[in-house]
Amino acid sequence: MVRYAKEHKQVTRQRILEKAGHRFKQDGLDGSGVSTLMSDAGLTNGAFYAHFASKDDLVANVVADQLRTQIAAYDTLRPGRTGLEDLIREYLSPGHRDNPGAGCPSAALLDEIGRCGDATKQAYTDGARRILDEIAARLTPGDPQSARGKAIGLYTMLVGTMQLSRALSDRTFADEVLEKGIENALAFMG
Amino acid sequence: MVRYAKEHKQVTRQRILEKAGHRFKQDGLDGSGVSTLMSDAGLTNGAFYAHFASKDDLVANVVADQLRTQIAAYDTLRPGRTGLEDLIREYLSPGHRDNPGAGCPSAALLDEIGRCGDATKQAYTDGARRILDEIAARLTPGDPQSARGKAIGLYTMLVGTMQLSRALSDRTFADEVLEKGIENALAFMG
DNA sequence: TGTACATCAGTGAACGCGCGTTCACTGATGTAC
DNA sequence: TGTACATCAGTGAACGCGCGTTCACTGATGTAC
Repeated sequence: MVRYAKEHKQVTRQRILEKAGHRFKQDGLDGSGVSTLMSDAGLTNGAFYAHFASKDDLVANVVADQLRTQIAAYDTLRPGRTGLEDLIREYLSPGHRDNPGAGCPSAALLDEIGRCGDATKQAYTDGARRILDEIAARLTPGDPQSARGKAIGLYTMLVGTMQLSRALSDRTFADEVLEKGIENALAFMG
Repeated sequence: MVRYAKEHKQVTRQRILEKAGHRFKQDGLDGSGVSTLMSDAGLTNGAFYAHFASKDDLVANVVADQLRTQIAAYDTLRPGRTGLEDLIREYLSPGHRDNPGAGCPSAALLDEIGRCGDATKQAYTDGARRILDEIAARLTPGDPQSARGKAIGLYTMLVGTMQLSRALSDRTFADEVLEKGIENALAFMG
């Protein structure tokens, strides 16, 4: 009845999603072609449409997958504010800046996502809600709802700081932005 | 000796830069083709290379021009912190969010600029320095250097907040991000 | 003042190329008997 | 156990299209006399 292990196609699909996530974050959504993406996954271009309806469909699914991964990472942090402080320092590190492919999808792609169709923005919206909830819960464990605004401020500051640091050609200046960004984020979370 | 008014070509070049700025901010750097850009300026594709060496060269010049415009806008603000508060409210308005073509180049393009070549990043770096100086000078007129870090925090928060609001498909959520963003920015500048 | 000429910003067709997408096919696998 | 068949993930060539770029040309202008 089943010619391949029944998870085979799902496994391949997941591999495409993950490799595409890396490539998109490195070269941009418009900057990554379907043939390159498939070759990253060890396949040829033709197989693409057995997994996704279109490139737009892939983008929406990659965005959902990327944010899912981000959210899962919050579980590995130390609990409460301490974990958030660790996160800030790791997020605003030169290592993260210099390896966007392995990093935060918002830092790498947020302005491009703003120009995407509704499916992609929907996927991003769902993920963003959960990330902000996660941050808020750590800011004020007793009453997460009250920290919603602060969570938005902290997240946007992290994303904006990383993007700014990446856009600077002057290394010293770019490093300064990260360092001041850590001070700013820690001060803002209070 | 001079067949056209001697500023004629410069005027045309400036028109290309401004129209391209609008288009780039609306559709992205990769999403805007040379033919479209020239047609926006009321010209045909062939004339492009009489003004710029390549599309990359145009991008670098547009980025420089856009940041020049942003910096000039600081002169029209009320002096000191009051002007900064006005700026925050205007920046984080639904009007700005819904018309990226006329808005802030960082909010529209910052992650794409991070993937550009050195000429573009250089142009961005020069402009960013001057914008941060402008903000710092308004935060603490007595000692701008001490407010450098805070200027970075304020600017990255504004940029990140606008990008986030634009990426959300849920209007209510997107509006909430802007409103909380204003509170956050005002609280952060102290 | 009128005509021939030089200048040069801008035209528009054409270039090769890589894009997203389609499709007839392959070949490894499990099933049937 | 061995052979014929059905399945289907993946192949790779081909599609039309728009990209960035080139180039021979146009035509409006100011100059020369």
